[in-house]
This record gives sequence, structure tokens and C-alpha cells, in this order.
Amino acid sequence: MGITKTAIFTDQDNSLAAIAKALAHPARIAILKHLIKQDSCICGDLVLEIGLAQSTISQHLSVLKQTGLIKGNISGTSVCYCIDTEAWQQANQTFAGLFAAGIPTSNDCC
Amino acid sequence: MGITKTAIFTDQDNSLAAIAKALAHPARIAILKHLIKQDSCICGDLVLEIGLAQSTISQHLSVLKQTGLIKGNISGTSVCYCIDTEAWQQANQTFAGLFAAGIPTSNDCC
DNA sequence: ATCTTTTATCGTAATATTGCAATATATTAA
DNA sequence: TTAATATATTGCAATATTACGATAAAAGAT
Repeated sequence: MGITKTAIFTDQDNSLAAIAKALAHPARIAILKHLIKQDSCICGDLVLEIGLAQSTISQHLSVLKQTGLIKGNISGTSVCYCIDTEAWQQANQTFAGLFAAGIPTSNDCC
Repeated sequence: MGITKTAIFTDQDNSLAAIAKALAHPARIAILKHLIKQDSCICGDLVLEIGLAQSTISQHLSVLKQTGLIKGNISGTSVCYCIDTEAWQQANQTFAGLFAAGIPTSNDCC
């Protein structure tokens, strides 16, 4: 159906999947890395930096903003984006929790 | 177009996005957690554990296997799946690297 | 007020994902 | 061999995603 049955999963699992989904595109990874690198925020330089159309970059930014990983301030005609530190650290914790729990003693299957 | 322009991104970004994509569904998160919890491997119990059709679970397992996060051994009529420890630790490192680099000094945008 | 710049949104097309039923395949049990 | 069990694959249908061009909206410059 192309639609995920969110109701049958835990909130935690849905939430983790949602964050992963936001990270599940190289353009969004590139955007986040660029925001991290610059520390101070950039705006439409991303369009030049990454080779995608302006509308496409805008869409990716929208996805990241909706997930809460980034936030944007209007400054003049341009918009200044940056990592939302709190959400970022929370995402870090969430993934760390998943991975930390998941290192079994042996690597043998049955 | 529905198709990602992988060519314009770095291998690292594509790889990170690919792992994130594998984690970007609650069913797959639930499967991984179950595999972690059981340590010893399970097979079609997942169909009962998670409320999805057998064919759907099989597809999700296929996605996880293709990404390399899990592996499966045939044991009788059933197949025994488990986390691929090495790939799992590598994925852990990859995400940790992204998040660790990304905690800026201030949370102010511009 | 008009023009320019920057970003967001809309419309559209191509492709991907999710999910299930039905079927195929493979192995064990009888 | 035949039946039963477990998993994979195939064939749909519904929805989501990716991408772009065109257009709208908002703020600053002339």
C-alpha cells in the first residue's frame, strides 16, 4: 500500500524510524554536514554546494525542519538554517542506545 | 523522479544514507531489537511478534540482509537470522561520527 | 512603486516503498 | 512418495519520495 502501519509499533520504534528516515538521503546528510562544518548558519549556499535545484534543496530542508533536526531564522531576504542542538543530541542518544544494546557476545548465527 | 542522484554525493554520504534507509521503518527497527534481545537467532517468530504478513516480514528481512546489518543461516525448514556484529559496530561508528562532529558550541541560529 | 534576490510552494513525472494474497521452493515428517 | 511446514518470490494496488520547472511570496535595493 505504500503506507506504514504505525499503529502496530511502539512510539519509540516509530520515532527512531522517523529520525532515520530524515537521515536516509545523501542530500540531507550533506546538508547536515555542511551546517555542522559552518557552525554559523548558511542558507541558499547549499544549492551551489550540492548540485540540486533550489526547489529540491528547499524540500530537503523542509524534511529536516519537520523532523526537528534543524531550525531556520529569517534574516533579510534569506533564511538561515542551523542544527537544533537539543534535537541533535537527543537523536545521538537514541541511535547510541540502539547500537549499544545491540552488540551480542558472539557473531555466530544459531 | 523518485530516483536519488547518488553520483553527485560522496561515497560516505551515500553509505550513511543507505544505512539510515535500512533503519527508516519501524518494522525493521522492531526486527533488529528482537534479534538483539534474543541474541540467539529467531526466524518466523517475527511474523507473530510483529503484526505483519509473512511476505512483508520476509521483505523487511531482505532489506536488512542486503544492507548487511543481519545475516541468515538455513537451519532445517526455517531460517535463522541474527545481527552481523561487524556491520553493526561499523554502523554504530558511522552514526557516532556524524553526531559527535555535529554538536556546535551555541544553539543560536545566526 | 518597481526591480531584484531569496526562499517556499505547486504541479507534474518518474520511480520507490509498503503491504498483502497467491504461489513457488525447499526441507522435514509420515 | 506425499503431506506439512517455513521462507522466498511474484504480482498487484496504494501511497510516498525525489526531482525539476514555474510560479508565488517576502524583503531589500533603486
